This record gives sequence, C-alpha cells and structure tokens, in this order.
Amino acid sequence: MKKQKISDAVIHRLPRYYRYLDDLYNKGVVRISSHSLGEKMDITASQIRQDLSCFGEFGQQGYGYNVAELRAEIGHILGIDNDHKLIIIGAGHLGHALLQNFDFAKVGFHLDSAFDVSSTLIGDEINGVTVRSMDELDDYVAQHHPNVAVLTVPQHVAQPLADRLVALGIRGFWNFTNVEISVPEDVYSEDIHFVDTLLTLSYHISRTPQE
Amino acid sequence: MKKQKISDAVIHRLPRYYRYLDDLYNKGVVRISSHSLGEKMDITASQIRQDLSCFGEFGQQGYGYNVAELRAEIGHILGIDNDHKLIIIGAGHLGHALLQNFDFAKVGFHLDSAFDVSSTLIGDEINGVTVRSMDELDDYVAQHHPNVAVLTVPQHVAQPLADRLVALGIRGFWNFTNVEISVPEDVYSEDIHFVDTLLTLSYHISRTPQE
DNA sequence: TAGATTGTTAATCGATTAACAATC
DNA sequence: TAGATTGTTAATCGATTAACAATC
Repeated sequence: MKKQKISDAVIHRLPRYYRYLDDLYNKGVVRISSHSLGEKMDITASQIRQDLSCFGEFGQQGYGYNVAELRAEIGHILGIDNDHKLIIIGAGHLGHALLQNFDFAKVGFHLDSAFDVSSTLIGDEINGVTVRSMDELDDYVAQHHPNVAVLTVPQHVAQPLADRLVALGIRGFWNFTNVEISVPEDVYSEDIHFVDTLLTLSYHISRTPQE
Repeated sequence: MKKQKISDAVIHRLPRYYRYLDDLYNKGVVRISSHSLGEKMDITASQIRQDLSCFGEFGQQGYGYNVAELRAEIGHILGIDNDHKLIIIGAGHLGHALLQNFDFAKVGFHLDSAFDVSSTLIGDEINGVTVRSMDELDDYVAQHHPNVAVLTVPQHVAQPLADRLVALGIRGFWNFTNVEISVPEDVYSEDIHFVDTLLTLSYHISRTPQE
C-alpha cells in the first residue's frame, strides 16, 4: 500500500466501483477478479488493482476479490458509514424532486430538514420532511449541526447563502446552481452543472460523422 | 492548429470556458488575455491556449481574445447553434423540475414534448409543453424527428427504453437514471449520476483533517 | 501441485506546463 | 517603437498499462 495523495482521477472512479460492486452484491455474486470486473466496467484490470492499492490490499492471489467485502471497503473509503446530516436549501421543483425521489439513506446521508423562503411551501411536509422558513435556518443549524447542504436555489443567492452556511459550520455543498461557489479550503463543494453536461452532449452529437 | 483527435480532458473543459466567457460577455467585458482568464478559472494560461489551439486561432498577439467572439466560437464548437430537438421521457418529479426550470433554449435545445405512462400526467401542459402518452412515442418521433431524449424514468426501464429510442433514431441521451445505458457507437449518452457525485462529496468531507 | 490472480515495480503513454519566436 | 500576448514546440509531470515475482 502506497501512502500518498490520492489523485482526483482515482477518487472519481471510486463511486463507479461502488456502483458495480453493489450491483454484483445484489445479484448474489460472491467473488470477482480484477480482470472480469474490468471487462464489465470497460477499464483495464491493471487500473483497478492500481486504484485499490492506494487504499489497502483487498484481494487474494489466485482468488480475486470477495464482492461483499470489497463493496464494504469501498463504501467505507467513501464515508458511506459516516451518517452525514444534510439539509436542503430551496424546496422548489428540483429540491422537491430530490426530497421525493432520492434515497439519501442508501448512500449514508440522513436528510434532516428543508428550507425555503416561500410562504406557500413553509410548513409543508414532503416525504416525511418538514419545510421550514429560512428565518429558522441559523437556529436550526446551531441546534442540529447538519454538515452538508444541498443548494437548489436561484443562482444569484447561491454565494451569499454558501457564505452564511459555511459560517454556521456546513462542511460540504451539493450545489445544483449554475455558478461555482467559492468556499474555504476545508469545505468541499460538489457542483452539478446541468448546463455543462448538456453542452457536452451537444458537442458529441454535433460531430459524430468523423468519430 | 493541430488536426488530431480531441481529448476528453479538453472537451470537458469547453462548457466551463463557455460559462466563464458568457459571464464576462454579459458583464460587458470586451477583451481578455489567457493569463487573466486563467486566473479567474484557476487554471494556467498555457492550458487555455493549448486547449483553444485544438480548434483554431482565436486570439491576437499583444491583445488577447475578444470576449464576444471567443464566446461565439466556443458556443459553435459545442454545437449551440444546431437547434437540437429534445424530448423528455418521464414527467415525474425530476422531469417536471426540468420542464419548469431549465432554460433549454439558452444552450441551443428546443424542448419538443414530454412523455409519461401515468394517466394522471398525460394531457397536462407544463410550461407550454404537453405531456403525451408513451403509446404515442413511436408515431411522434417518426413525425417530428427529435434527436435527443432526456431519461427521467425508473432505473429498470432505462435500457429497454433507450433501445427503443435508438431504433427510432435518437442520437443522444441525457440520462438521469442511476444505470449506465449501453448504446451504439454513433449514439452518445451523457450520464448524470446523482449518487456518484454525492459519494464523491462524502469522500471529501470524510477526510478533511489531513488534506 | 498447477493455475490463477494478486500487489507492485517498471515502461509507456498522454496531458499539462514552460519557454520562446512571431507579431499585433 | 516597446510591451504584451499569442500559437506552438519542447520539457515535465502524472496517469495508465504492462510485466512479473509472490502466493493463495
């Protein structure tokens, strides 16, 4: 096991490993070799072994990897067992969709509460979660200490809100606005730029002839 | 200008360039150098010039780049002026949120129609777009020839639906389900894996102490 | 035991950065 | 003109792949 800084390339492959292993696990597959996993995922066996070696030794010569065990190990590396507490800021259509559809518990997050400014939404209970007024935000965070905030708010309020939430102790953002928010070094923001992905799609279908 | 295969790394930076240039453009900024753009975007000036050189020569020595012009060029490279026609498959919470909030026109897409299986939704008009029955899908596509489909449907129907849509001539997928759909070489699928991004976030906030 | 497959070291490949002549 | 900044070539850095001894 090498003890080094883990590269972004490796980190970004981890959730994908987890997804495939979880799938195999649910199908009842017991063992898998780097070679056959690589075939499924369309990457080289070498890359898989190299990636895993950043975190430890999880396999066995001549056998491969135990699916349940490797799944659990990668889940652990990803922090799936840390029970992060999360609040949703903005209960509009997108926030609402996440409240309704997204299985936060499956990835180790506990959805605590949602906040909005609209009096039409405040007081509503969506999928067991109460929508609170933004006026209650400071008190609520001070009392319950969530560490992650989902930003499903209009673009122009994203940065001021992020600043406010950082001051309240939020450590991670799942940012669905189309702006990159700036946060201190010890806070992480994962941006979902819908526009960017749609443009990437546009790029690819605009030039399929030669490639 | 080098004539070569464009690497994925470059392609994935293009929408970000476009976003920054669009922002500068809207602020009325006329010119920018690779150095100052790099400072804003937190990348090297060298990388910007190297990236752009894949597509042409857009700058001028001693001056830099004209913001409006470079924005338009990158938009063109991304295919923003191709007026792609798009349909939404699945008008549940997430599909609904996209119908309501997302400015498809801004990125050169024309939202044509939405489809669902639920009789509660069929016939509804959301933001000017009619929700049609999935039974009408084949006829509709044959007649209107949309080239992109948004998949906001349950996981287990994603692959069969994708197959059906490919057969109908769809060239690109904006896939919001948590499975990777397999498509022919000349079709492109852009996957939005919410779970993966949330796990990446989890990884980062689970180990901030040392980094 | 023989075959399979790991973890790791070395080789290769590609992407990023630096340097600089060209020129606006 | 002198200063600034490009596009491109060369140098560096990092990531991926190949090879292989170790061993289950």
